[in-house]
Amino acid sequence: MSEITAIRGMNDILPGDTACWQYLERSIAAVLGSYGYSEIRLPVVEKTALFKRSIGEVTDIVEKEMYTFDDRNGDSMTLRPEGTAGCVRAAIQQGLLGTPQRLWYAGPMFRYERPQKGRQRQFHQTGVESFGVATPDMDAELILLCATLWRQLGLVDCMELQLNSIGSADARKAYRAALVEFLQVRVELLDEDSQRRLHTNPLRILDSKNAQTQAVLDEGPSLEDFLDDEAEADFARLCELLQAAGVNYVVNRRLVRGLDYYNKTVFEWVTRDLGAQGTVCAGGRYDGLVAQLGGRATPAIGCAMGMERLVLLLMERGEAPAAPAIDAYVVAVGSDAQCQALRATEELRAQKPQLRIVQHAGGGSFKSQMKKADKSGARVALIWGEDEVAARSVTVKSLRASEGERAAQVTVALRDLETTLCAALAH
RNA sequence: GUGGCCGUAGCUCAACAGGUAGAGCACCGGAUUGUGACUCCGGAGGUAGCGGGUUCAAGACCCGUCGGCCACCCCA
Repeated sequence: MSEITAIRGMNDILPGDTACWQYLERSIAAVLGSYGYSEIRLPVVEKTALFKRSIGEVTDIVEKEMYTFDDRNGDSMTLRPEGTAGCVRAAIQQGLLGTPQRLWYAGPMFRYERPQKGRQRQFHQTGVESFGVATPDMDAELILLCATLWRQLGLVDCMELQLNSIGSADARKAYRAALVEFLQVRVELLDEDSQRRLHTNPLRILDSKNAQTQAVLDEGPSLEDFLDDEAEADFARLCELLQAAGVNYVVNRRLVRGLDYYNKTVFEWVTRDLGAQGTVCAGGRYDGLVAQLGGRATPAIGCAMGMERLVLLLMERGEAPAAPAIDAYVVAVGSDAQCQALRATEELRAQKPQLRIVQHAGGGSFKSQMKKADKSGARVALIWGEDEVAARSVTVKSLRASEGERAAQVTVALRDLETTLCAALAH
């Protein structure tokens, strides 16, 4: 019988890695909290129409990357490929948009892509969305919040902030027309993928990795020249605010977004330390989306960070915390010893809940239990044997003593267990 | 969807002009009756991803298939 394995691109996150994940999640939640953002929890499955309407029908995500299926009722459902659509849907449906909202969410997203480094089919994003504020101080806040997070995680010096404004929908439409017109007479100079994109999503040609295509674009129209006055002024103000806050950035006039709903400010935090998938966090303004999904027109801006990519970065740069060590391992040989040890350990956990205490299970000789104690990585072994049971005492043995103080071991009365253990751990 | 590399014990990997597989780590047991790590001794564990083909003989060669990694693409 063949082994049942996980679905391709949907990975297990193993015990050795969860400490890093928890550290990352805690850090993010703390920073977001300090900026006054509230968590919102959203379904993993939404109606397919939500994503078609928000992300855009002709995007790669909607065309070939969504996990879409009919439920038992025959309605089309989709595992969320990103979080903004669901968050906007909830904000509208639950009537949250009467006042400005600062929200965040976290969880798995699903896209049917070919897995590679920093890219899987089930991946995790933490998203931040702000509703109801149209001015660029909000854009600055969002970016600043990210910068603070990178600083706390020790990742500032490997992150670069790329910034652009893609203007209003009208400006973009005009630019798009100009770009297509320019490129159409130079089709044969473009790489194959860009030729295809000329008909599907011409703006994406801007971030082609092909050198010759980039050379052709150098001669073409610039998005900057098509920006409406408001977008231009907002962008200038955003730059000003970022400078005032001491955030470094690079203006990249060819930075665009893969999803249709963005306008004005777009940004990406990228790193060179992750191989091809260097975008760690990306976002932008989407002032039209709420109305597009049936809500009252509400300006909004948001971004999402790729958790797997951040975890990879933390690990590669040695910023990932080690898994917490076991403090004490309880060795108990014999039936009576086990009873006494169990009781004392429970009491100890109640007194010192922050300690990580493993009670040996599975029987075995004294020697084998000691081996397990050592392998567990515990700093101290708490030993109950016949002698201890008879004397109502316990042996506290330090397992990580340095050469000079090895064999450090004391047998004390049960009532002194807590203080003796704490003293041993303080070493 | 396209391309490159890869698929041998739980893990990391060997070997050999094609002749029925090996190391290190991990695991289990022992080296004085209640003391781990270091050392020594012993043990268990693989129908070589799967399916075909070539051959007297294939883990090694060929084809297919599945899976992994990386890149393209896409994107967080």
